[in-house]
Amino acid sequence: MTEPLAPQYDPAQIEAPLYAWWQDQGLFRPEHAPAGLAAEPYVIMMPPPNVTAELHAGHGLNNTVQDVLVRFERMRGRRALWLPGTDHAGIATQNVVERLLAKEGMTRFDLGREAFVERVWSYVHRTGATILEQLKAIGCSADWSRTYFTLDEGLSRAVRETFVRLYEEGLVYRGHYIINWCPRCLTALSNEEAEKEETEGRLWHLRYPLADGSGSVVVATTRPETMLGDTAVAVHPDDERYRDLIGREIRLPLVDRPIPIVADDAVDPSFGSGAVKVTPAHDPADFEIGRRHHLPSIDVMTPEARMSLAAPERFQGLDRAEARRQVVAEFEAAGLLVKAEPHRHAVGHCYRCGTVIEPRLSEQWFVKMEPLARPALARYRDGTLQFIPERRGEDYARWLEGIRDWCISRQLWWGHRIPVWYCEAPGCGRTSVSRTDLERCPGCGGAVRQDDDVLDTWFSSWLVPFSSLGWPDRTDDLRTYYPGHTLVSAPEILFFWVARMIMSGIHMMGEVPYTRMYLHGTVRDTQHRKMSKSLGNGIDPLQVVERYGADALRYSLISGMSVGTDVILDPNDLESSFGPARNFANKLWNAGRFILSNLEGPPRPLAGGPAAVRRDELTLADRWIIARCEATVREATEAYERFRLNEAAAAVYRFIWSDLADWYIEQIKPRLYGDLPGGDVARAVATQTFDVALRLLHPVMPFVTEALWRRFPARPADASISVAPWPRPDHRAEDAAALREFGLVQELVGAIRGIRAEYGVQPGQPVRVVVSRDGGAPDPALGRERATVSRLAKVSELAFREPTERVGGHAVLSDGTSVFVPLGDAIDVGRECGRLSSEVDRLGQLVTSQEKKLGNVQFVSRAPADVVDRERQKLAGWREQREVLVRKRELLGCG
RNA sequence: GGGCGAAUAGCUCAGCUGGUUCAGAGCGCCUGCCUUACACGCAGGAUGUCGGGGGUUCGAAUCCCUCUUCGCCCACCA
Repeated sequence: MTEPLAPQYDPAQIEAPLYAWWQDQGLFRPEHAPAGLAAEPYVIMMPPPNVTAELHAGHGLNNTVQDVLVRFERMRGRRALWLPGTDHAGIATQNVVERLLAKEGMTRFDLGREAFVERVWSYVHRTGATILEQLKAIGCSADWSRTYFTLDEGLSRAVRETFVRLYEEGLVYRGHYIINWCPRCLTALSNEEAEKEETEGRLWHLRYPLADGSGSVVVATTRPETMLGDTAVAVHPDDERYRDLIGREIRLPLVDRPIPIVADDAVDPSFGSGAVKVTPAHDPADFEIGRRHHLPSIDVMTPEARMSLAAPERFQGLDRAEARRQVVAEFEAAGLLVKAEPHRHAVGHCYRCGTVIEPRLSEQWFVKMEPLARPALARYRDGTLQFIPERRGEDYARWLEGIRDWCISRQLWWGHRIPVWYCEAPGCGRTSVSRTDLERCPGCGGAVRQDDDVLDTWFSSWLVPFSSLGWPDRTDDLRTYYPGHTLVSAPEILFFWVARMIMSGIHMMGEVPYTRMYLHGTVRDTQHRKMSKSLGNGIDPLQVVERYGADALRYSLISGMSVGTDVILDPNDLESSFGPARNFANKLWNAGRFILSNLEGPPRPLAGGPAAVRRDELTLADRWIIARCEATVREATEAYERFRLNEAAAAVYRFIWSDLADWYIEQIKPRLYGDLPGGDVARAVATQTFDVALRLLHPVMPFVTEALWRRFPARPADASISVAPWPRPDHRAEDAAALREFGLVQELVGAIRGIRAEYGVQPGQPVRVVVSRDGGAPDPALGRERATVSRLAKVSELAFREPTERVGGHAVLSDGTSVFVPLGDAIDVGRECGRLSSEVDRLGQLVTSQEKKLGNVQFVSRAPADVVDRERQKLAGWREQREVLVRKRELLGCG
């Protein structure tokens, strides 16, 4: 049907063409589901990568997990939609372009707002969404026809609709508060964007003299430079030490300004000196104290965090760090520095550039979060929202419980402009919030000026579960694909994105956007450090694809990850990280090549396919591999359902490599070659079980499985494994007897191989084997599988009788069957005695401890009957094995 | 300061509801094989006080407590 498989597995040859073919066929569109529109939808929203992003290992993991889930559900017949998009990423993208400008010696201010935004657009258009192309290289089956960008017209409308609606509901407001300010990006940030980091700092104790010269108060601070903006000193109202000072005045050193001493409950008398300097313009807690006591706020810093005109002249223009040094120096010179002790505390850093955050008083827009958080918390408490792993749910709940209002305005140029217009007409000054652009003031008809700020990037991404489907229009897509089902995310963006999507979903759409939140781990290096560009410890997924194939990349990521734990990879040793998965793909390739090559030739009577095989035509090995296949279907399916993707992958790996390749294929060779009858049955069974295995593995290794699957006979030209039906469990395939009997055959083969290796029998040299069993005949299965044993263990004669010779290798199977390989002079009797003795000892120990266990009245009476029964059988088995070996030892004449 | 996770072979990790996967896998290591699907392979082998200590139980890698080490998240004690 198609060209024969290349003799060598080469992912570079197969992957790109297959991906192109999938796309041509439209297989990733939900409309293509085999059951069509009747099928129940299954929706995953891709966390939109930043437009400027390059694929890194974290994207690789996150998107591989999503692809596995989506492919799994697609094969199960769901109308699967994996919706991709990119995020305009306000600060991040603006920073990138600003850095480019800097190389030309320019700043954005040189260009001006409009030209700068044009510049960013052209950059975004030029680089395109590179990352989406990169996701294709790793096999992601997203519906690219629905790809969105958060600055698209549609999504921008959604942003505006949301802003206006929340404003109308009183949930969006403008206010003058302390916010987190990045002096390098020159913008406000949300609390989540200010990353707290434990820092080794200092606690300076500064002496503030009383205005009347009658004494002084010592205050403790970690940021002495802010004292230039102090407008009070606060103490606890019940603090005996300072009671008399309340209401009196301080003469603020360096500034020489009188400030009051106030009493406030927020002061902790046990910390530092128990007295606090109050700087309402530079500290959120001080801001609150300032409000309560009607203190003025003096902002002593510029947006760039240099000392402003509000500071004494000699400090003006100094950077905050220089200002700190100078303030401390002046206190010291004046004899007012009491002490400076080491002090660990958390300092906020800008999540985009790492600059130390400056708490800054300014006018910003906020979203009132409590009313949104309450129902989002309720949906978790009532079990609607399910987190995997469960403990992540508690992180979510804790965050919602302590939620603070969300600062959404950014002093940037790249993003959604805030839809607010201010009337410039004197005497009007009306503020208008509007869904459409305004030219004139709706009140007085005067000229209006739009708010300069843009919205937080996350203000658009928190809407994607519905904005990407056409909302606020009532589109078919919205009706069909909202709400979605599973969200796959890194825990890092649980608060930024996941929790906020849940809130917006409930508020704007009336329903949570997803019910299952799967939060996977982080990709780290062997020192458990997060992979990052700056550390240079990253792994480039595309390089891995090039060298090992996308399938190997995916398999490695999936198998290295159990629920919620990190994936550790060694950037310095790609071979040990990705080699094994590549080897597995190669194994698959060769097994497929072998099976397929044996299907060629003249027409077979088995044209009806595997279904035509009659039960009574099956050999033990056939029944065994079918039963193992059945067990694997159950195991893998359940594992996928429970998000235990690594276990699903491992189950299929074991089946393919350990069962199918190592045993079944080896076992059926004589039949395939015509040396034994039953070739057609073997072909049918091999084909059927391999087909099932390919389908079970397809979500993890889509390329190699497709390449092989399509080549099986009787496949229509347009058939794709990606929409092939998921294997169904079938009770009729269960076969405990076959599992037990073939297990015994495997044991026998293993025993003989072990003896051969022990005594260095040449690989080509056949041996004779004598098998017997006390008080009866060996299991009939061993007799029936004589050919299997002979082939797999290189046995020339397999006799079932009592051994007549004395010298050789001995072994015993778990059912007490005695195995003897006569080797004559080839073996050293002493050595064999040693082998037997250590085995006898081992079994003896098992027997002893088992006897003790069963001799324990408590155990026998309290453990469940079936457990006791099993333990009895174990004991009997070990006893029998031991007796057999003891007898063998005597026979050999061991000392 | 609060919350959470991890510790099992030299390395990276499985081991779920205590007892049939109970001490495992892959890599690495040792021995022997280019056996006509695969040397990216085949066969065989060695290696563990399941982090320490205590407890619950007839029975603990598994449940509880505690200690140690590492990591993560949250936090306006200046």
